[in-house]
Amino acid sequence: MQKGSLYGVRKGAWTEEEDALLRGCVQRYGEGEWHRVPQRAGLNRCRKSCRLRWLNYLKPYIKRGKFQDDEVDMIIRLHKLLGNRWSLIAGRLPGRTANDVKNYWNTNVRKVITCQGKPENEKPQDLVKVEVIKPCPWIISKNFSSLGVESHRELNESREPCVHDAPPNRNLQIDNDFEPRSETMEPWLDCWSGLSFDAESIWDWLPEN
DNA sequence: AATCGTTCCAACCGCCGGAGC
DNA sequence: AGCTCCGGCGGTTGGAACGAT
Repeated sequence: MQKGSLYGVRKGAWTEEEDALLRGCVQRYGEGEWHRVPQRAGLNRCRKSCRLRWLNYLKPYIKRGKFQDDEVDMIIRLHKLLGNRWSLIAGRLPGRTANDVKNYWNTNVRKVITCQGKPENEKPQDLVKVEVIKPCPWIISKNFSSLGVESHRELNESREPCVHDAPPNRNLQIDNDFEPRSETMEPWLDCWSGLSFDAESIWDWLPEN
């Protein structure tokens, strides 16, 4: 995938040397200010390429390898709920990137779903318009810490529904007990800050097949 | 062993929304 | 209000890896 550019900006696969430069730059200056990263790191890459490489490959917490069964299950259900909003779906899968999820969906899940007991001439399910439920702010209780990481861990454990189990398309407000994300929170929780619900309760909102 | 077809996934591209001026 | 810049997102591409013949 080695490509050139009219303006001399390097494209294509990243080398180990480039990875090391980018990693060093982010460690030194932190994430963000991507427009300055190529200069700071001494990379002949565009800002977007640097950002993408970091987010999809170099970021420390990224999980590689095959998707587990529960992850696949989560992807399928969240896709029913959210549609092709890969960043939101990935936000619910610790260590997985939007690109990973998108690739996995396009190569595996879609294939499985479209083949599940469907005649050849029937319209594939992924072509059916999905009514996307968009995230809306709503009250987050003091049990906020039980969301995210913990709720994901508890995904396969039976337990009672929580107080904050409610569909995300309710017009609710952030209450005074809401705590902004802290340093201890996992980065993958960020994009869910406005869409808060218990992982187990997702299943209740999804339409029956 | 060689060829061809398919799968997988890293990376690119174009677009969009928010912020700043 | 309009423009520019930037970060971020989803769709798509292309090449390496793999499997079938």
